[in-house]
Amino acid sequence: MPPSPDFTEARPGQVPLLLAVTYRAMTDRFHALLAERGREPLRPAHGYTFRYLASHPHATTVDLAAHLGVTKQATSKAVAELEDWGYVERRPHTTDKRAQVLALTTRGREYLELADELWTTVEGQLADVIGTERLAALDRDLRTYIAAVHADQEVSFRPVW
Amino acid sequence: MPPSPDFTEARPGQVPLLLAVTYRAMTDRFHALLAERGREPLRPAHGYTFRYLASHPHATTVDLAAHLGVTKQATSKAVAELEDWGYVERRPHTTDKRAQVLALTTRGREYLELADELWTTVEGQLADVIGTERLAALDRDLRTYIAAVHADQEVSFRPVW
DNA sequence: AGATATAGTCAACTAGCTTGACCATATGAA
DNA sequence: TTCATATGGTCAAGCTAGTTGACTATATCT
Repeated sequence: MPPSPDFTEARPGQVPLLLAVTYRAMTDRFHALLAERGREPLRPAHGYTFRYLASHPHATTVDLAAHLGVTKQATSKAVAELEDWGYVERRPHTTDKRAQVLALTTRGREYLELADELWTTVEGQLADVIGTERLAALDRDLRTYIAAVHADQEVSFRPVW
Repeated sequence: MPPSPDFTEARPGQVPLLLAVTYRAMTDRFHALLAERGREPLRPAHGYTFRYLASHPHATTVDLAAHLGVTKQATSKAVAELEDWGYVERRPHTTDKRAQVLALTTRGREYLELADELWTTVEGQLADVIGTERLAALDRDLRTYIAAVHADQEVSFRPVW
């Protein structure tokens, strides 16, 4: 009795499940690498937060919430935690006295570099199995699909379980 | 300022995120189709439960828990709910007086058929964009990776966010 | 027979969200 | 300029889906 689904042969409609399993397998490997470096148990959402802040230097909590697809209250809590851990800073907005500007600290930027390195390693393990050409095709195909879906509806990246 | 990550060009280490986004987009489409049919808001985990029970006719709660990768207590609660909704039955085990055998009801089997149909539709929308050959290659590549990872560690299909 | 393992339940707790109410500040229209 | 409305952020309460721990009844092993 196999403790996991049987993936030895193709079945119509199975691709979504395969995507979920693959994503989970890769995050497991990512976290294993992270643990080897003795880092705190940061989740993918934290990394995605850092990446957003790195590319949007004047982002507020509300901006980030919209990006993550959760409420501003949930985002506010998460940001407070990341601030406690020294990854993120909150600074007063220059013109809007209600708002705060979120910014990565040096530590936050360092984490982002490390995460990029580790995700690339994990991605490389996929390339080891299927080959670099297949990996490139996979990357392209997924981005094509996302672009097509994105055309008529907003797409989140928070998986539903 | 784009409200979602920018996927217009490739970046090393981005594939895991692409997998997550694609999975989420497909589950969104699945749920939209489900809503059109006026079904209850069943989540992927419920469908995976049904599929497991369909292929493991003598499964117990503990078996199911191992399959889903959560505790038996959490599984027990979910099964009770699915029983209330009429998808699953609990019957006494024939030889083990401690155990209960889980079984799909007719309604449960019907849902599974519908889900297969809808997931296949969603998968077909991916095929529409990337082509059937690329879809087949994607399917094969993902199963290859899962088999490789599966060799040395157990793989779950519950995404980490 | 007795020690140990296992199926399932109950209860208390937690993480990570949600909704709703609220304050302070911005913005737009009269 | 003033006032109505919109917006950024916080606080508090509640929900969902999970967790750990303790326990009972039954199985299994020695």
